[in-house]
Amino acid sequence: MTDDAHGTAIRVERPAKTLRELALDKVREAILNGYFRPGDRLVERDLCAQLGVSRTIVREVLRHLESEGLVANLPNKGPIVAQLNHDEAKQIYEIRGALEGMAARLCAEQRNPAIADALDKSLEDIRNSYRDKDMAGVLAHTSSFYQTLFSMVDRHIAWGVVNLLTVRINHLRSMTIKTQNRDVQGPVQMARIVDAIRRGDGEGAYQAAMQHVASASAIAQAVLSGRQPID
Amino acid sequence: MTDDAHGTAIRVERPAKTLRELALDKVREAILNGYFRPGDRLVERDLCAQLGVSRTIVREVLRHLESEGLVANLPNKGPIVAQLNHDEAKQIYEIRGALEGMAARLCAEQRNPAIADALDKSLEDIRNSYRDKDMAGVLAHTSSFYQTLFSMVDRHIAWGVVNLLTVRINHLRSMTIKTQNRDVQGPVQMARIVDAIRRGDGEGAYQAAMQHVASASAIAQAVLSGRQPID
DNA sequence: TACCATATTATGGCCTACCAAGATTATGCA
DNA sequence: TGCATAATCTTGGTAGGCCATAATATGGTA
Repeated sequence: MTDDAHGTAIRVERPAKTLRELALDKVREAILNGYFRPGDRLVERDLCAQLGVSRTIVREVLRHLESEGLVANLPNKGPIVAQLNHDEAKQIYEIRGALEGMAARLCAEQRNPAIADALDKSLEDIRNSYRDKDMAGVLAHTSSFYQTLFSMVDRHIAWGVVNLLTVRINHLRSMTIKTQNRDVQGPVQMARIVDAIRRGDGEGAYQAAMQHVASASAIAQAVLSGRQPID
Repeated sequence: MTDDAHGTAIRVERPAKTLRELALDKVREAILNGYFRPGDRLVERDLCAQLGVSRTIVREVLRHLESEGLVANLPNKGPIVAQLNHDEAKQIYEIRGALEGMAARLCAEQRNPAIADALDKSLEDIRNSYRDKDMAGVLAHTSSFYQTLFSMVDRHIAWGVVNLLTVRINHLRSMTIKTQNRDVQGPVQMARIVDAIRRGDGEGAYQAAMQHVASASAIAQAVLSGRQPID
């Protein structure tokens, strides 16, 4: 009661994540950073030992990652780290294009200068990270750029979908941003999105966002084919 | 060995779903058909008793449904059936529009008459179901229509996303298809999609698909506001 | 030696029982 | 009546065990 009367503005953000959430993050992270490789078996009892938690937790975590698409469950064999093929990667980029394009269009139609300003800030962070060869930073700030795109027009569900799909192509992302010229081309393409938004040009923003994803997809396909992109 | 030598053509499709999958389907179905209403608490031990399975299973099922967005987990209170507000429903329809529009465009660009034929067949099923006042059939065949749209161009990931989002607005779907004139308007709009695909008109197919979802969304908003649509 | 049938092991699916901690409700006393 | 304390409910988490199946090792026989 008294608490409610005082509002919840300064409520401390409970760091009290459950053990399950902690374990989930750990395992997801382990898959994303390559500690577990695609195709690796994820033996429940081994994970219990490695994580120091009970099987209950491990099983829930595996189920969760399964629904995220990071883990596949072979019948009568058990869970393995999911493998992504060319085609699926392409489909994921395509979906991102559709949704990010949609969000970009909505941002442009909002005619709110604060949006473009916020995006510019993320873009600046990305450029700095490229300059410092901080590739983890590039990824993080790129995510932040897109999160801004979605959250500025209150599309948190679409952002959730994009985010969910993005983790599955995480390793591709880290490879595409390292390819030749991407440090220049990437930001240039993203700046086009911001420009269109600032102009209030919905269709232009849509096209620019689509094009950015399309070029990332092309690079990813090249990487997956084992050859470097022609550029 | 001998089995493999004979191929796998007649392999029996394992009905051997795990207990967990069975329970998952049961609970999901119970939520979708309204046995559990939005906001209802889902007490683990009660579910154990009702389903006749252990807490292990129930917990995994609840986690899974949580990641599907059908169940929400209140900290220190436990899981409840997720409630969908206006805005989220609108967002989901919007995403469906973007993805179904994308799929429709791809179908049109395929220039394969078989696609339009297959869609026409689903459309016929929908009309028949409407005629017989078989609303469950309408929903099923509508899903089948869209599944065709995605699977004909091998976009199973996008279909998965649409499917995932669709269960969350299931109750809205059953209400929208029952509104006045929807039995005529719905099929007419879908026929426009098929026509555009048959003509190879990608942009037209995209627009038609978007429009179909948009009108469903508008009806849903009206239903959510408590009033019937003006039509 | 080659081969087949039988243990053994590894592992997932599933269960019961238990404890701790937080929230809620009941209870009893001043 | 009002407040503090106790009982209860429920989830988070643990431990350990049972069973079924698949893969692997083992050993005996032709």
